[in-house]
Amino acid sequence: MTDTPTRSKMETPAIYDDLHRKLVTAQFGHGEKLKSEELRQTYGCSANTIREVLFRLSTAGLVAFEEQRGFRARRTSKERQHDLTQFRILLEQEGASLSMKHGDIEWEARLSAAHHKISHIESEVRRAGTVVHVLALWSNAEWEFHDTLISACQSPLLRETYKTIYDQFRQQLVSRDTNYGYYIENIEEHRAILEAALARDEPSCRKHIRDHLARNMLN
Amino acid sequence: MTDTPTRSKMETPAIYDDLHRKLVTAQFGHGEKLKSEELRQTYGCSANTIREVLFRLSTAGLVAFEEQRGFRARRTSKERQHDLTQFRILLEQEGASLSMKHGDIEWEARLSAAHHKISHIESEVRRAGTVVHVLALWSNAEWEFHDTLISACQSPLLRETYKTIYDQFRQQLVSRDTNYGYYIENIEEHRAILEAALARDEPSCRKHIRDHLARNMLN
DNA sequence: ACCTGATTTAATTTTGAAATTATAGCAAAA
DNA sequence: TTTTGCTATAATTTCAAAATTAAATCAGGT
Repeated sequence: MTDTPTRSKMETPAIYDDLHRKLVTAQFGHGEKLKSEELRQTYGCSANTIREVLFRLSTAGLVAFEEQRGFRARRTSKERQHDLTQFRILLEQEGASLSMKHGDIEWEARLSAAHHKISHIESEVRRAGTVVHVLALWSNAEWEFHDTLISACQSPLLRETYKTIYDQFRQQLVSRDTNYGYYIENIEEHRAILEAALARDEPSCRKHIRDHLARNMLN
Repeated sequence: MTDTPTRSKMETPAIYDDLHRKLVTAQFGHGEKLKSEELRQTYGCSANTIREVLFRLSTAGLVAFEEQRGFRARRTSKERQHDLTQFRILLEQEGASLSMKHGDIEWEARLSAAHHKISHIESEVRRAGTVVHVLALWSNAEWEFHDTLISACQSPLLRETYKTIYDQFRQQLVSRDTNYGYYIENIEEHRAILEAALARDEPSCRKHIRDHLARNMLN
């Protein structure tokens, strides 16, 4: 763990959100032990509250739980990265296809807006040559774009599942934070997805989604 | 809740399994309140242990949780049934396709065996004109068949997600228990899926999976 | 030196009760 | 009769400590 936050008392949902944020931004090392006692002191609550939060995070796939042996930040592996990528491709392709089928002009507008934002941030990254100073902004905007893409699919299950996969995916990608070349390539890919989606060109959209997501496994 | 089980003390995993079983076999009514106090007495443990188990079941999608308002057996609805069905079709089609791609002779053998079992039980149902006396057997065999079908997909994520969806799907299907016509139609459909899978005929397998699962929404 | 087993230490898990919050019942006013 | 507010009841949620279990330390033997 990197920084110790406020020592003030927090409600259970706030603790969940804070730990969730720390996990997907990899402020815990892969496989790092998450001790009840430490977290209890950090958040100023009882061990039981921490336990409950960690349980929820474990079913969200960000934390590994072993009986009588506590909680750890989820470990990464080549196999798991591959699995997450392939599954994310499946869900995003299906979600985008359904959105293209059901989405109205409102959906198109929201998608354009989301693309405008992420595109603007990525242009800044290209100019600055680094992403660190806008990483949190970029991270939110990237999520917004992909979530908006599938937001008209009319399947709550698909959308919820996609979010859990997306979060686990993010958790693996920390080492990429300073490699701004990664973000630069996103600019073209996001535009390709946007244009295919607006044109309701399903095969093209599927292809660009696959290309965009699969590139994450190349190193 | 229908029957009160043993009053003896149970370990947390045993409580989870028992409640899971009761939920997917709909021994709780849809939307029925799950009171900590009652369950605590039933299983001879503290309210906190019950809380922990219900939390796990809520992230498995079988129980609905509302802050400050406790737990309920998940409600059903036409929309949710449709969503579950469509999502299950997506996952099972993808899982079967991948299994056909990666599966070896061992997978074929396991699939044949699983089909033999479910087929045998469904023949019995046809002869007897009712399913109630073998419902538990049938339920396990049906799961075995579908799980084996996707078992060679080489994606733990896909397989785990499929299980959670399958369980939620089961939870909705209780009223069907005495309608044995439903089970009779399964015989042909399971065979069609088996044969397409063994022939590695992906389009045909996808079609039969869709037909088999979609039929559940017709009433 | 290395393995084995007992003891100490540190962690997780369960408990029972206190604190908090929602729900139901009831009375008074519109 | 309906609504509003208060009270009593019942439920959920949090807590601190006890009980349980795993991990680490150390001593004795091979």
